[in-house]
Amino acid sequence: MSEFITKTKRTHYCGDLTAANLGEQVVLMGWVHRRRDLGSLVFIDLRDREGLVQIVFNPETNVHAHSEAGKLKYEYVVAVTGRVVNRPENMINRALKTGEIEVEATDIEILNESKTLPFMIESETEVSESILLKHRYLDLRNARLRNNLMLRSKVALETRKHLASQGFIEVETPFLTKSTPEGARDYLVPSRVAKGSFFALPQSPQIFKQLLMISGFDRYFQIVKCFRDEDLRADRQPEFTQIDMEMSFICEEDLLKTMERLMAHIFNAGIGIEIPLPIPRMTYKEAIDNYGKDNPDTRFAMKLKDLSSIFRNSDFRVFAEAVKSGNAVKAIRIEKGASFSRKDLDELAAFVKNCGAQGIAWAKIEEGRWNSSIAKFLKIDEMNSIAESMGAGAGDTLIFIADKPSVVNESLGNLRIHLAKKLNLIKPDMFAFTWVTDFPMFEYSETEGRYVAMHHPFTSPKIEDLAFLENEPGKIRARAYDLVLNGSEIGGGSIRIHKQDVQSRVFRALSMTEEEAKIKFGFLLEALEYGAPPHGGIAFGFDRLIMIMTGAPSIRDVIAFPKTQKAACLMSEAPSPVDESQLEELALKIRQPV
RNA sequence: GGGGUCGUAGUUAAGUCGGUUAUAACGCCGGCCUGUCACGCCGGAGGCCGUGGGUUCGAGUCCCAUCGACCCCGCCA
Repeated sequence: MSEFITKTKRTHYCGDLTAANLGEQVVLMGWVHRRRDLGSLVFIDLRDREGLVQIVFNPETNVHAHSEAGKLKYEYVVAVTGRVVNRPENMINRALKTGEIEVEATDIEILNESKTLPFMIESETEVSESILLKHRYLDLRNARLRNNLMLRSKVALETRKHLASQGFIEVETPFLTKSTPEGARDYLVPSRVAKGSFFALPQSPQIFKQLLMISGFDRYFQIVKCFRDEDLRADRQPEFTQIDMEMSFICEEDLLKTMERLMAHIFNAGIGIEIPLPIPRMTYKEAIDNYGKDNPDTRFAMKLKDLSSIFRNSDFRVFAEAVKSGNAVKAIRIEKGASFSRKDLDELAAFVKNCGAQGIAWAKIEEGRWNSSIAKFLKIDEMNSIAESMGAGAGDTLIFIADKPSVVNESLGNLRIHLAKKLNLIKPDMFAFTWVTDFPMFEYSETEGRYVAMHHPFTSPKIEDLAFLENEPGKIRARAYDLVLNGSEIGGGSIRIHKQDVQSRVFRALSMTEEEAKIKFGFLLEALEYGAPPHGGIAFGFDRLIMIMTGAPSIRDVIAFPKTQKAACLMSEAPSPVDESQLEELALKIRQPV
């Protein structure tokens, strides 16, 4: 057994040493990050979770330590004793937090060796992500990932502290729960006891937190894993974490205010950013009209403009007829976009085609004329009124899309984001929050041939819209709200239905029979009949919040052990086949995939 | 399900028009070096060119299929 571990004990973390420790005897434990062996003088950068410090092994200080240091290789685990000394003036390393000092080693023990690594820790060259993921425990030695996870821990702690101070109670809800076919695809867990029946992992603790309100807990929160078996994206994992909350006896205003204070607290405590309150709000309609999306990125302008009324009576028959048949023509202005080549414009057209649009029309505004695919169809005063409503001048380029309104908004909204990235319009270190309110209650699903809940079926309709419930469900606005940060939906919630009769009417509007509703949500409907208080809540995507706070480009950078785009773990090789005996116990049989 | 980018020593890349022994840097192994900090210098080893098939006298290079990583659309109440 190592004397270092049993008797000597670590005195400091490497990264915490400063000039304030000068002259102190210290004991450090960590990994050999870099070594510079000059023969009779050996330097190593010793690393632990707090950072790096340079250790110098000089035979004149200690012969044994120096000869041991000669054996060191990358990522060996060592314990070192030594004295904190000043570096010679011209040897100070400003790039290193501990760069003013170094530790003169008097003893060292190699606690463990390391094989040659598949990649260097904090390598200068970018290693392919599949290799990093296969050895995730090594990639996590990288300061960038370590710092992300340390901030994640800090923000979780600050969330708990703040919510506790506001009277929220943390309650755990089940992971093995009931499948609800509304919403995302469920992850299923077979029951051994009830063969042929399945649990589902929760997409969110939605119903349970409402039941806790009915139980009288008044204010609930939980930092909790949720599971959705849908395709992945840079900001989507099959299992992810929410800050989930619910409050009783409140209206929208109370909830939004409470949440703004939470956001302000965690941004301040986490990364020292002051968020100006109140957070601005816009309605769903305003978001779609101006940004084409319900998660508008308000860090830059380039708003969508509706030009349908100008094109309605123009000689440009393609657009005029589109408008007359109920389609829309909208455009965005690329400031100083005149430098766009034909190839650039073709690339934009390919981009919008991938979003479902037919293509684009474009116009480069030049002094006194338009260089444009559509100029020959337009009168001078039409061009002028387009330029005027777009705020366009010489040197700008306009991009037009004509299609069904939903396609125009989606494709142009996505193009807006695409262009902002391409043109570097987004300033780093900006945090643009927006509440989006007044969502539609329902949207019509072509694939299902019925209305589906836009938020979820427990969302309360606006009282003044209730009359439309049976005949014009598409008109109803919900008491729902999303919090959007930098174009990312980081949270969403609603005031819930707390009256059983309203809940039943909403289920009917979703083409759910009384029988079906009872089978799927009977326990909630029944609970609503025993004194359910008015209540509402919200859930924040914790991973996405940390992504934005750390500036991480991928959600994988803020999760310790993430999954690939095919929802696999390259390290553990999950998912994997199981023994026949395990299947038998569950009365399951695998049908060979075609 | 659809669109796109990529896959060559342990790692990152180069590899011309299909033609001799597949090249470099970092890492690895051996040696030298008392102020380095991506230390430096000298020498060496290291390859199923993702996998399978095809075209060809000849394939890292051309064709087809397939697997994997990433980005986007659909999907994600």
